[in-house]
Amino acid sequence: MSQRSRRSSSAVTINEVAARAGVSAMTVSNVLLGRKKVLESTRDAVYQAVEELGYTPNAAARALASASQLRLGLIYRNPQSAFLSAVLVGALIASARLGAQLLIRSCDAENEEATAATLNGLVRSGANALLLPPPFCEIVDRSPELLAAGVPMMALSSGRELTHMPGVRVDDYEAARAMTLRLIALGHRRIALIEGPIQHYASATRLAGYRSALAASEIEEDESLIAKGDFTYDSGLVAAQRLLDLPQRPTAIFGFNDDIAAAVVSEAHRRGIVIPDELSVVGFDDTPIAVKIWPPLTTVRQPIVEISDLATQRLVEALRQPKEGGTTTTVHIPFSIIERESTGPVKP
Amino acid sequence: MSQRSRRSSSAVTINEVAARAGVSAMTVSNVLLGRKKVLESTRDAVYQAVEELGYTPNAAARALASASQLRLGLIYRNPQSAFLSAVLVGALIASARLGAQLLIRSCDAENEEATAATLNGLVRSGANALLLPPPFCEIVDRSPELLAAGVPMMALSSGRELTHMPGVRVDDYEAARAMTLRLIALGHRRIALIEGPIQHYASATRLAGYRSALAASEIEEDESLIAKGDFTYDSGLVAAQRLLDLPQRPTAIFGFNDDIAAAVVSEAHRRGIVIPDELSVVGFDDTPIAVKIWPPLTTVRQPIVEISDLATQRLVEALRQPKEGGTTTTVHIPFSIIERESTGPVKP
DNA sequence: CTGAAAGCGCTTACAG
DNA sequence: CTGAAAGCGCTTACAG
Repeated sequence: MSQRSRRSSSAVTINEVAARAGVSAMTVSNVLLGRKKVLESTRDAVYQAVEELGYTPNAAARALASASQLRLGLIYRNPQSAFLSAVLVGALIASARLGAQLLIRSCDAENEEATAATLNGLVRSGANALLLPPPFCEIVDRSPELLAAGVPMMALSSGRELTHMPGVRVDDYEAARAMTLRLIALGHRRIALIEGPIQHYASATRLAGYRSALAASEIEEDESLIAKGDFTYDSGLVAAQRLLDLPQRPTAIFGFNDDIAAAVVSEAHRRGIVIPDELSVVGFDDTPIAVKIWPPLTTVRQPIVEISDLATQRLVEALRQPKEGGTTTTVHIPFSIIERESTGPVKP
Repeated sequence: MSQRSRRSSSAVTINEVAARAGVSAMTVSNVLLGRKKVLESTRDAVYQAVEELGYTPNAAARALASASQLRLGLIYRNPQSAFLSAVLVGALIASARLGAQLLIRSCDAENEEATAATLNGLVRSGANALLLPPPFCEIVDRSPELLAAGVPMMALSSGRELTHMPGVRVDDYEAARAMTLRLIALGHRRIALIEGPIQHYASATRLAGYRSALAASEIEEDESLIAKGDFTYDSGLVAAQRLLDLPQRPTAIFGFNDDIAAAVVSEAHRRGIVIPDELSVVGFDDTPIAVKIWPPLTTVRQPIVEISDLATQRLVEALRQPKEGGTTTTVHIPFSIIERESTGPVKP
């Protein structure tokens, strides 16, 4: 006892588990990581010891020992949004689990220069991989020369598959198509939509999905039913006013996010238009606001926390594996159509 | 080179900084942590080396070396809420910064048994300190015998100062009082309110703040203006209906959270009551919904991310310091009144 | 299939 | 005021 122990906590360590199971710490590690082939009897003994002792690996030790320095840079904007909260929660949970360090930095401007500056600052602070939510993944994808090469990147919920980096997303095309088809199934023919900003690829992709649904159902498109928006509540209000002023009013409006759909609901209320009897309204994302208005919104659920978590995990994997070109695959997480009370069949 | 280096990354380490500054790694550590007295010249040399090399400490190594196992247990419910997202973001950011491991577990029931079971499970998994958002901090405070002693706890945003544990919160009493006084200053005399559930101390505390403001302004209380709610949008709708049906309608309604206030706005719209000309509506929290309805809500801003971050930090400090009774202080973070367009002077 | 040894990058307790 | 040594709990590369 030449040195007093520095640990006050009596947390169970891998060595105690190993002793209990009658194997080496290495074997415990192998079993837990599932890395090597281990005899079934050995494996069972380890699991039993883990169970009996209530062992939970020390994340810090694991992070330190495994792989190289894992530092992920995350760039964001619009700190108020529910989207960002979800992105942060997913990335933070995955980072903690995988022993990565997350460097978070905001970038308010959406131009190339500001993006490049922020990203390079992140790299200078030690980030060796980058997590890019929109619009940043799309900005970088358009001008890949912005970045010093060699830094793995992962797109998060981009509006379409990108050419220069892998990503994790929902299939916006299929999601918009499915939602539109659902409205058509309810008897709607005049289905308006309110886009997001053109810089976000999601807008164009969802529009294509919408068009494909109309075409499949042999409904002729009406350009006057397509309104501009920028994903904000206010822009939704403006767009809703224009659409509801149309001589031949739409029977359904598809907002490209929930905020926009909420604005439509609000504008409809103001005009005394009854939802869903006279107008069906649907959104996209399934953010908390969807159930905080009346009637609650039918919407496309996009599991952002899960997407962000998986993107973070894939980035860590890319960093740990010897870079042999790296992944370029885009992984698709399933979306779902959540039906609530803002939609109904067309009334004659 | 008997062992090949396992690091591919060229991240700057404390030793490189030490070499550059011409000191030992220990001294670099001391400077960075500000733990011991260090000559100013030494300190400057260290800072310069840190700067030149772009050094960022490796959080995992720091966590492993410093103090004992830092494992914080966080119990939650209502995973959809904006409140929980903010709590998570604050706790996760602080944990990452401080090298603590966060164990997160949900508990849907609000009774003592379920709470105790979940908390004890967390401790069995290695949590050596507990972070308790409402209603859990309040449940435990009422029955402190629920928990095996010796586990430091920290209340997060509790509705009042607790007797058995320290915490970080906003002063709900002063906040509700300030908001009510603001309405009074606008000329309102019939100010209704919609409470939260009684299990949440915040309800009673805010009610007391409201009463104190009325008393200070010599306005007589009217019990019919106090409506029950449970912090959900739906309960707000029901309460708003009752209040707006009153023979002598209130000129202002104070919802004890933003969801409730949003419901009031919605119900007012439905009845064609113009906000703020005929009715002022205010909320509490400043969650994203406050600016996603029309008109946007005047509300009390409660910085949840900051509260959660500080609570996590205090808990880690309590764990690191030799427990000499431990803190029992409740720290108050400032709130602010955010004025938006849902309030206005009383029109005759 | 299994293990002894080295090492990750930092901080602690101690000695000077 | 400063540093040499030990150690945190885990995984890696290697040998058997």
